[in-house]
Amino acid sequence: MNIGQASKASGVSAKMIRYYEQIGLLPQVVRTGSGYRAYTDADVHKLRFVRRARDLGFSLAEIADLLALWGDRSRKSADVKRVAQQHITQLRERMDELQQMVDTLQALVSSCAGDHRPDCPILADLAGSAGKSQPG
Amino acid sequence: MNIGQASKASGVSAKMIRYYEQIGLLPQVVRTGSGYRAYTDADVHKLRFVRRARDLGFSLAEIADLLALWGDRSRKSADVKRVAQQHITQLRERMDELQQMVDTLQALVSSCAGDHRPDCPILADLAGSAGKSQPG
DNA sequence: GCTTGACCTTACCATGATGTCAAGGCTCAG
DNA sequence: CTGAGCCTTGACATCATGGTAAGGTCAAGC
Repeated sequence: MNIGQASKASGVSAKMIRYYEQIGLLPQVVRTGSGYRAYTDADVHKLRFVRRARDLGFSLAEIADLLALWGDRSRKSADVKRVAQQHITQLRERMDELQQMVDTLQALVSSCAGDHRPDCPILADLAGSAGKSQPG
Repeated sequence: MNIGQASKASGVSAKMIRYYEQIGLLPQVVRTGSGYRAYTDADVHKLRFVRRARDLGFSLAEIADLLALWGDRSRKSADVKRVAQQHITQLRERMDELQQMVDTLQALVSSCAGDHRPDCPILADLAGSAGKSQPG
């Protein structure tokens, strides 16, 4: 299977497949005589694994860990669980940051008339809460 | 005021101050005879504006719009409000994506024993739900 | 005046994950 | 043999930021 087929079958772009190989996330696959990469079903399966993990927001570094665990018959499920839980924690932290931004912005938006007049508490806040509505 | 003082006073790193100037987000400031950038209080005020907007998650492109509105005496607060509301929408979309990831992961983590055994529904799901627990 | 240290300058490289584009080789069908 | 469509590598762009290197400047102390 050429890279184009592997890309379609896995949902990973050909560009990214080459990139993952280049950075060592995936092993180099065999080449045809003319230099084309040749993919097996097992390779595509691995690509799909990476794709799913990306969809869940894992970084490539985390995915490298997950791939290693996947291929380790003597792994402990506790190790996998820990990686996933740490990732959940990271996602929640990021969400909390976003929530704080939303809260602040929502309060400002609510207090802004949103009409033809220039007075705007949003800009006033960004400008430093001193109510200055011009740069200075 | 040199760039170091401006940096401390605004909370924007000197590196970023130069970068904002380079990409045209901020105008070039006057230079001393020896080439040092010289900042006024108004410049620092503007830097603080940028800093606050970054803290609220606005992109530099959005901040360019906000800066233009800030400096426009004939602006309509509706224009500012619209920018802020669009940004809130973007933040919420990002949060929803993260929430979906968390939901999926949480379900997987809950169903994972997390002990010394290798069986792990997290890996099984990443591998394609077929229950395969090895790469193939 | 000279040295020292803190500051400033520009320029380049790196990040993470992805896209785009270009120049050229391969393959297969007609 | 030719053309279309695939493949190859490589370079460059994104976005915002950090780091580092090589060199100029300034102010204080001796």
